[in-house]
Amino acid sequence: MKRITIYDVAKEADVSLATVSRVINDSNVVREDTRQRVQEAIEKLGYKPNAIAQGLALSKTTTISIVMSENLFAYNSRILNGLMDVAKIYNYNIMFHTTSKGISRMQDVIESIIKSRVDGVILFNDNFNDEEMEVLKEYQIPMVIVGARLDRKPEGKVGNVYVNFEKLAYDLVNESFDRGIDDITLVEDKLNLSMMNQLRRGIEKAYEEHGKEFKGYIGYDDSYKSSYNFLTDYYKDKKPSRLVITFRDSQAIAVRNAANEAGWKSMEDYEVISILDSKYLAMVRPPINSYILPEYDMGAIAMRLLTKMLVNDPSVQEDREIEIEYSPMIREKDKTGETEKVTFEAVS
Amino acid sequence: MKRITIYDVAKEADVSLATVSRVINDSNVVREDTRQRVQEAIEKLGYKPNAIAQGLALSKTTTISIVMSENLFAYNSRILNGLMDVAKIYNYNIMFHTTSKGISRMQDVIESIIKSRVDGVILFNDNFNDEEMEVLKEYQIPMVIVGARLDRKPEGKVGNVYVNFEKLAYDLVNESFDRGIDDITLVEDKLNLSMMNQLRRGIEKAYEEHGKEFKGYIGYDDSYKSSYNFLTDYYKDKKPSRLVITFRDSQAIAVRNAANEAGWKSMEDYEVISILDSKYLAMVRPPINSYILPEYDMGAIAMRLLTKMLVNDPSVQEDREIEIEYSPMIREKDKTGETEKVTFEAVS
DNA sequence: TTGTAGGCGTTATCAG
DNA sequence: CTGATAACGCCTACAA
Repeated sequence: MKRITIYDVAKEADVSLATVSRVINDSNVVREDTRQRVQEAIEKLGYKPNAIAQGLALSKTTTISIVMSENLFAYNSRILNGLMDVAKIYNYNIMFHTTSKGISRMQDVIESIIKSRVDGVILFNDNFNDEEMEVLKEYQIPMVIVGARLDRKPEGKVGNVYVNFEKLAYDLVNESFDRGIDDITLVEDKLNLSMMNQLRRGIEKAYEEHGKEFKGYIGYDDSYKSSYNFLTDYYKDKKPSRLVITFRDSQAIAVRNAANEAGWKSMEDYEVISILDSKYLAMVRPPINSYILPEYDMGAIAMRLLTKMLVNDPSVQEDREIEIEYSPMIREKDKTGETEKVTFEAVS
Repeated sequence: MKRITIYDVAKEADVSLATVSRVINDSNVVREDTRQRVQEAIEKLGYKPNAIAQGLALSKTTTISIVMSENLFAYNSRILNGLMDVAKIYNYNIMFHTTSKGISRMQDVIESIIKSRVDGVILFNDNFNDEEMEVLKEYQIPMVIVGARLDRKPEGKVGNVYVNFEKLAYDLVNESFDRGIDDITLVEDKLNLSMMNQLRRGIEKAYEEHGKEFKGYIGYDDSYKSSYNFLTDYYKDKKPSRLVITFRDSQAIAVRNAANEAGWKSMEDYEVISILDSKYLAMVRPPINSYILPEYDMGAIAMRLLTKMLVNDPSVQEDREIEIEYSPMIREKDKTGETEKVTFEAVS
């Protein structure tokens, strides 16, 4: 079956291809009756414009690349939803790239992004190094980094939509100090190194300002199982820190379960908080506190920013760095051990 | 900055563009020294072939569309990983589409798929109706449906990689009957209707064969919170079914928590099983049984099948329907109430 | 082994 | 308002 082209439509409607092109693109210089005729021909033949050819003619693909780490997939679904919805609104197609250690190095991803001639790029977190970003910048391709804050102020066609993890951690530690807690542990997360670093900086800063040194950075293997096993052993004869901070839900749950089963009492002996929220934190007993990040909005805002950059919206000259607000999600309040049932309504 | 083209390279290397094209495409009819020269020119200029132009010239985009429901995003991450990895191996780009009730109707997605002239499509589950599939088939675009089994045998350029949920449910119920259990509830999952239907068919078939009628299909709102609230109330003065089957982890956990807190004893009073596995099932107390579906493999197999279809591999003439094996994940074995710590190693 | 020229399907510029 | 025609960047017979 031969793919039907603009020529076929032109012949069918007895006009030139230029006219067909005009009605496709809503050019308003077409007389109403000929537009009708063309429309009918289009319907009749089932013609769909070839986006590839359009892309070539316009040097514009109306496609945006999203690149994220394969591991973080499940965790970023809400951000992705925000990105996709806004992309849809502005009629952009999405090219999806994942990076992982073995099979798809960042290098290859960049290569294919450039070849694809996408109009813009959304880069997740910053699981990439500066050089890689440079390559993209060389090719003048607008991009926005979403997740963590860039260390350096973005220049050129680069935007940044982020959560200020450093401030978050800094505030959290200060509040803890106010409550008389200074025995704090931060659990390493190898999947989110740059966010980790920012948390750490915030914590260390707070400690320093109190004339203390932070030494509670611990790491172990990254799966729930090994974390849990490690901690189960560890808590057997060692009390947990008064406050344990983790990045992801499963890490927090590992702490909760291990400490619980070793006989330590939540709130009384220790507290655990996960930076990222998830519905599962409400399902453990006792439930676990966290921060609510408006992830969907983050995605939506990031994509919106990119679309603005793509049309050279003047307003983005100044606002290429957007900080996203967060709020604490308290599920367990005091030492009574009483648990709220569930307070966070998540898309299930 | 002018994008550099094949012409620029040709001039730089002092050959014709045809020759450049040949070295790009590894045509082996190029003399070694000229190939060298061309390569150097390419490096020097930082030339990257324009995939759009290639696509136009070849009527082939080396791009595959993946379409899935926005809601199912977080649940399908492992399948997606399998899809992505294999796509990468065969050098296909991925166009990503999500469907949701409001913003992106299936209709629009199909439209953009056709316009994009992708080489093939991966369709998740079957949250789409037959008509929609017909449209895609009309345009002769090869596709494979992954997730549930198609009701009708695929014809034309359609493949199907699936888990036989009907059989799974049928077997599960029969085993339960063998163990003397016939009071079974299946919890509705609105996000996975077709899988639900298949589970239901399997259960009903088993009941029928035992001369009984299955009446345990219950549904309530879809979030964890509302499920939990509903069940908490429900179990206050009503015993859970002897066996409660849910599709997703959060539904199972809602049952577990609500029943637990209402004082019902796991294994002794009731059992709950989630069809889909997730690491979170190991984190609840007592942990929850499930089935392990090799999700990554499912994705990988599906993508591999599609790539074969795209090159008209003769072997796919027969094997366009691939059934994926599953295996039970037992985390709680008997009535002692003792829980295995964790038995499933998930990517954390 | 290399170069020439036509074609892939659209858009945009200029005449008419 | 409509119709030629030259791009857009690359591939591939066909010639040389």
